[in-house]
Amino acid sequence: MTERSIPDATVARLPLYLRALIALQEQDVVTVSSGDLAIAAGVNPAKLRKDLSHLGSYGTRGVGYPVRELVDGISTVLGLTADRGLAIVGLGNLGRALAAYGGFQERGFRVAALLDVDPALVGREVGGLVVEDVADLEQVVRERDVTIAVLATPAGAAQQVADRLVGAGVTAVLNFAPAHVQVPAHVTLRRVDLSVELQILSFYEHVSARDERAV
Amino acid sequence: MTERSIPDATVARLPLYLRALIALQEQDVVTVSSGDLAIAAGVNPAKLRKDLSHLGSYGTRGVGYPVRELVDGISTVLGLTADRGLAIVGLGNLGRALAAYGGFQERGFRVAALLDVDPALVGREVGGLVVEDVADLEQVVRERDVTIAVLATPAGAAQQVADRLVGAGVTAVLNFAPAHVQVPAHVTLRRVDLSVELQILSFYEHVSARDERAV
DNA sequence: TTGTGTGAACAACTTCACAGCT
DNA sequence: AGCTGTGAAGTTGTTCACACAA
Repeated sequence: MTERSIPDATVARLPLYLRALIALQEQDVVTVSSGDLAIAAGVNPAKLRKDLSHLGSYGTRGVGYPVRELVDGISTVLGLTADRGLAIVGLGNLGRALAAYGGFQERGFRVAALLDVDPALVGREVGGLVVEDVADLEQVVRERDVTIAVLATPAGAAQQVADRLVGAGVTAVLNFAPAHVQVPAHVTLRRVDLSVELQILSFYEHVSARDERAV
Repeated sequence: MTERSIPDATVARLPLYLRALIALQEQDVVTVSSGDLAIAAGVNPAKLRKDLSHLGSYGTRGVGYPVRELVDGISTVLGLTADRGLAIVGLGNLGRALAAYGGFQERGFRVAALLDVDPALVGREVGGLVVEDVADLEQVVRERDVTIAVLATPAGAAQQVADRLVGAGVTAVLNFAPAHVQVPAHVTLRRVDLSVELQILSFYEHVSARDERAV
């Protein structure tokens, strides 16, 4: 049976499995074992099997997993089969890179709007879309059925923009601004922070350098 | 005493505390309680106290934590006081945005080189630095003491570039390429994957939409 | 009296090891 | 004979609740 409530840690890995499976599908691989898929995705095979078991019973003992069906199954669980409208707010360096990135459309997200405050940016075309005035945020979100927002504003504006997005009906926010943003419980927030990642790396780099001296 | 081996989960949160503390410092706040700092960083106060206890004893019972000393303490633990040379490899949309971002220099990382294969990009200036040929990777890494690399190449080139970086002496890699990259155990790798983040968001958005219908 | 530091209970996640299906 | 699916054990992380220092 399809299981209720998939663990967070599993959800976070499903996209990795999906990517590996799509690569296999492109090579016309029909069936894959947990061992092989685990190597491709960079995880432990037992973990992979337990993760997939949360989606229901896809595998066949003694054989492995059917690639195409797993791709479909994971896509459905992640909600990638539905239309998902996405807005990017803030078109500074990072926002423009994200708008031009193309990986969003490729994975089934419809980039529905680019919004910024800066009059110098409004009207400019980025990645095939015209930047619109953030003053129209509420209208754009409602009219184009935007449910996911990418926040790429400066830190100072992040909370205020997030509040407006949530007020307009957005239920998922990907925050690139280096600031702590709060949202109501029914909204999902994820943070991507470049300097945080670098600082974490710095710690381990630093520690391993010390270890080397000690050895 | 300064404690050995800080838990991974704690290390991942130290940069958040550091950011909140620096904001407090700029407002001339001298002392902060775990409760207030926890709100600013968006975590539970007990977790914050346990995290900070791994750095040693900074707080004073009945008073709180001295902001300046904590900033110094966390910076030292994270290795931000040392010189850290950083190279960005791959100057497509994302790589250029990262190069222009400025947040790296601000947080004490020295952007030492920008590298790309594309002859059309080599020689161009991005964010105040000239893009160099990736053929010179090994030489650049050694001469400029690069220990951290930001991988922003296409997926297909990521593993090969990572191998060269590691071979040249890089010990920390931040991978933005949508591919699984393997590195030896002594090298730390972190992954930032935009479409993975969106797919995770999509899951929760999707699930909450179902819940609403059920209610 | 206030707010840290921490043992202890709890919860989540990972890994092992093997039963059982094909 | 091979590989999944999963109880059970092990590990890591979180939260509680309170002793104790200032």
